[in-house]
Amino acid sequence: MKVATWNVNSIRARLERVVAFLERHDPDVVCLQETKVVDEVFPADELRAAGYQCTTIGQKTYNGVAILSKTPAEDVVRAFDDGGDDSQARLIAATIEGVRCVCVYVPNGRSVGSEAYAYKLEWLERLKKLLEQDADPERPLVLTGDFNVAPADIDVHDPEAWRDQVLCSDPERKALRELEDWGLVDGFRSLHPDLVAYTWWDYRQLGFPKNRGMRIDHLLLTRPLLERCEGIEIDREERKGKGASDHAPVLATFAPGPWK
Amino acid sequence: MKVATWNVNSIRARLERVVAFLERHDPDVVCLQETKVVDEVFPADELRAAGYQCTTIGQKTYNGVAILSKTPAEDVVRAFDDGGDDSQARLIAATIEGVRCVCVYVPNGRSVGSEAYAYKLEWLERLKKLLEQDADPERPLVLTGDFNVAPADIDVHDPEAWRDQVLCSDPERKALRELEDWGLVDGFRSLHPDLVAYTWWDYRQLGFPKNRGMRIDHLLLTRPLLERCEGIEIDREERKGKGASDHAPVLATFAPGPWK
DNA sequence: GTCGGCGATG
DNA sequence: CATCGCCGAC
Repeated sequence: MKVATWNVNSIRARLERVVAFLERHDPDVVCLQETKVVDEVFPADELRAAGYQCTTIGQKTYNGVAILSKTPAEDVVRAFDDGGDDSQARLIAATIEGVRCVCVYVPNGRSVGSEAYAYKLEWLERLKKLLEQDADPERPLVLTGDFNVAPADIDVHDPEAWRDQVLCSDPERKALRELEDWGLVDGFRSLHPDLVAYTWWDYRQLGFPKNRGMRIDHLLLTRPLLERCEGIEIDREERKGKGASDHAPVLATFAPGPWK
Repeated sequence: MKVATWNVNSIRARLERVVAFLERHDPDVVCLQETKVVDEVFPADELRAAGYQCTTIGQKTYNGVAILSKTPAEDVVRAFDDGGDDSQARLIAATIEGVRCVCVYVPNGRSVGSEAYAYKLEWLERLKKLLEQDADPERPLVLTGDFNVAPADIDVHDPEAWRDQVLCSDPERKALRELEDWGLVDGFRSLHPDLVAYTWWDYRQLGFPKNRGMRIDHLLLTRPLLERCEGIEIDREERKGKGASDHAPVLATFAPGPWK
């Protein structure tokens, strides 16, 4: 079983590349972020033609997440439903082939100390509570998406330039670690402890070559799933050429279930 | 002396092509329409480097006209100043080397019978009054720009499709003729009575190939100027390739003055 | 800086 | 339906 995550920054602008990606990798599950469409306009027909069902929660212009799957998505959840703000489409979860797939687009946080930053930290806490209440670390689960957090300095091309900046600040890293403490492992780090690879590139920092960046898109796995993980890779192909998004997809391959 | 007119649809988006055009034709005067910038942001430095002074009247997002000239622009006028609406930057006039140059971007008129259409007809009348009051048909004058009127069916690729439509309707053609009645001649028509050539192409009409269109950009000349006119051409080069505007420039060459 | 959605105009 | 400017996010 193959599970992928990709911040596509508009499913409509990226549709051709997404279809090419599906054909190249033949994943079973694809978690998408920043689809930027309401569900009625989501290009479900085109993706169905490529062999995938679409489970979506979108909004106009901003955010939007989706799960593409070859087989049916069960027990779909599209919001925290915890009494907090659910107006931003940043969370979708479904069970596919017995694996719980949670797809997130964590708020960027704009800048450290801002209101958006507080919302980001809060959002990560709500996510942890969701896991605590509705999930089981002893069951196969993948929490994946654009976390907008680089876990450690090794995940950043220029750690000094980003020191204590948003995406790299200690409180964000701590919030991510606390999420993992529930019972998750960073798939990429776990399988490639010393490998440096980025999933997102930056163009703000002065003199930053456009192909340098950081690793902020993650696949976090519960132990039963990690044990079956046969490989995890970042698809650098998708960053090349015209019409590339500024995020690269991440893929994980698992030995087949069955999960009881 | 060479005088050109060109609807550039944003001087910023077209700057590279405008500079190439200046180098290719070496005109003395260039009348530009739809510059779409306020004067403070007009790329005057780049055009000065190409050897031209800029006389501009612009606004944000819409309209905007300018006169580029190798030699100083005198007696500049940037509005009707007739008590009517001058909020749209569609008119600029200046005297260059003794030739009065009036550059206009006539309102499009949206559709026949609309409010915009009434405004267009009214605008053409105000223009006629301006000539009557401030100009002399016995002096060298060129009234040029995007008139948004195809003078006759011969100027339209598919006259039947455009019959009585905006840009081709009788009232507009009549308003243009009345302007000419003051003492102007359609330079292109006068020198090439049977030649079919378009300055603008269309993409609305179903099945319209993108390179078919109509002639709506004009150079109207007073008799003393017409007598010195040595040639008039439509530059089809500027419609080719990436980054082309949907208007082609029109150029006229005149035997040198002096005008007493 | 760079992109994408949006809205107005042609 | 193509284009461009604008805006907001990153």
